[in-house]
Amino acid sequence: MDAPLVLRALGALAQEHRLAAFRLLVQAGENGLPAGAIAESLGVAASSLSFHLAALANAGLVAQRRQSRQIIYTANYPAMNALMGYLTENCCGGVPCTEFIACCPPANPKDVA
Amino acid sequence: MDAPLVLRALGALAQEHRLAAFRLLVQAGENGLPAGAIAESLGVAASSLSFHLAALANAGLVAQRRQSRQIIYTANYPAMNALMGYLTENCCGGVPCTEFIACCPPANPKDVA
DNA sequence: CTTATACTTCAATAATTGTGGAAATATGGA
DNA sequence: TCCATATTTCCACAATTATTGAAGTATAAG
Repeated sequence: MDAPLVLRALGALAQEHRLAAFRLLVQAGENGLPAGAIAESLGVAASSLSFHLAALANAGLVAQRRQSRQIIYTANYPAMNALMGYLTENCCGGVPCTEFIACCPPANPKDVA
Repeated sequence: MDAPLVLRALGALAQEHRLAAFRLLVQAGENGLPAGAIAESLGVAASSLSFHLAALANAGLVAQRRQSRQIIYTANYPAMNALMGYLTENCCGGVPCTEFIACCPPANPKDVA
């Protein structure tokens, strides 16, 4: 995952409604959710939600497929993993952290010794 | 880490110069870097950088301390860990992932076997 | 072929964010 | 005290982002 895409992904998640929508989609799993259900759940206008879903899709974080009249959105787990991977690598650059989950260490090298 | 703070943290990282600055600070480790060095490294005006560092500080991602005339910024690893933790929990909600590090698997299951 | 539903795109506007010069603040040294 | 350095705050302005109603597109059904 290159920096520009990382920026788009972070930007996509850095907004109340988009983060909420993405979380809904993650919970929804493989089946995903139709745009209308997300809009209703979040309480935003359909056109607003469409704008936000486009941002998530543009960042590669969600996929869409048409099912009859509805458009079903699903979370793109590999893309989210790639983002996590980038952050894990780049937020922990100089610090050894092999034995902790996630990689990011608890700040203090002496805790590792 | 609650949702509003997560949004601030994501928003803080979702900008070219701020992501770059944060990466520099992560690499710099405990010693951190003075604001001026970061500004020069990124090629932005001091006042612009100050604005960006304030955003990172506001999100709790960096700390600052004065050292003589300079103000030294350092990455706040625990805060970054907390962000990673939130994303890990909330980006993987419906998906079984117990056997992978971080929860989000490293894209490639064979690496784990 | 008309009508209804589910969404998206467009357009206008409001709100937020990013930018750098100039002025202000804090520290250190002559 | 006076001057230089390091950085922030203030200000005006540019650029981007968010919001919603209205119009457009695609699908389905009578």
